[in-house]
Amino acid sequence: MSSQSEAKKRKFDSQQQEVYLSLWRTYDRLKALEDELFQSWDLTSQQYNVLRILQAASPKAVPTLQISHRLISRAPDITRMLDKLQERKLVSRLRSQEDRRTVLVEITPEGLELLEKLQEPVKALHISQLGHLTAADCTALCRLLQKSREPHEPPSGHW
Amino acid sequence: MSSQSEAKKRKFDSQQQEVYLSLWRTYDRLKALEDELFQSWDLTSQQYNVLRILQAASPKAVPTLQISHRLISRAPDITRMLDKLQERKLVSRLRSQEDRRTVLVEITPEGLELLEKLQEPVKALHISQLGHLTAADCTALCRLLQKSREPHEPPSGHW
DNA sequence: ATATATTAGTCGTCCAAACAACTATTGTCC
DNA sequence: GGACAATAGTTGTTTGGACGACTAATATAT
Repeated sequence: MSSQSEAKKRKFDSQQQEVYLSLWRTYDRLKALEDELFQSWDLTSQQYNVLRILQAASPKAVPTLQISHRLISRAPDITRMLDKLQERKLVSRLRSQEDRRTVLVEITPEGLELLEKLQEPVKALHISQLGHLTAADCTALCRLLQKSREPHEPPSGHW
Repeated sequence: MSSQSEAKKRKFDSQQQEVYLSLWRTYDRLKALEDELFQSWDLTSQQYNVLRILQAASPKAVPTLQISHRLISRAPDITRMLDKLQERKLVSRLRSQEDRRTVLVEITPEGLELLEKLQEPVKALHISQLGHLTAADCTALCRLLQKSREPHEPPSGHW
């Protein structure tokens, strides 16, 4: 117990906990704004991210599992997520010739079109979320967040 | 690829987006650690938070909806959550006399005991999550996070 | 060459969150 | 006092995520 000797009538057990709860709260508030936007387009934020990954790779196709590795948060059920995107014709799948185990995923023209339509609203979203921060704030915040998660990143992280 | 060279400016659409994705990623990594601990005690982090709220109020009981308002993130399905905690005898419920609509929730001795057993592991968790940050880092980070979410807080926020 | 391990992805099942409809009780206002 | 609205909480339903079992294809070892 290395807690400081004086009990400062703290509302948090530790400074670390305060940071974590603040992080949680902040993430939750900003995510709510994001969810609201994407919901009006019948997308989840993860689906949007998948489309963005495929857009970045386009016109190349991407193996299914590589998509989940590149997602911001841990791998959800990528198969069923792609099923839904495929139903809506936003992505297409085909088996690889070289390795017939892998399924290659590609964004369709419809998918690209949707992303294009989303471009402005998403930009506006980012402004409404965090547009009140200064450039210096953003830099400092990114640096501190990076430092916070750094020991917990998987070894071969792409971040 | 060569994207890395020009990625300096183009990896993210905007500085705001970079902050948000960094926030998401960091939250996700730290949450994974928390989930791991609580899972080994058959709790979710929201359940833990509910118990903490009731502990803080103890020996007073708290109306159901007040609990959900005080949670870090938006109100989940508080009724069914309390059902589960009640099944495990960690909380007890009773109808208020004054207003028979409200249900008062109270933490049980068993609940308090569980929290006590969790105290040390949770403290260790916080250290492992963010123990590598300096006190100045924590202060700066909290300030920036607070500033980030401030415009999005509900008017009568308790934070 | 065959057995075994590994990798890629899918499917089944369970549980929690989201959302809306509903009941019961209390407050308001004429 | 009776109609109506607001509040407190519960229940039904649908959906998405978590987790493990499973199939198919490829790599590896003997």
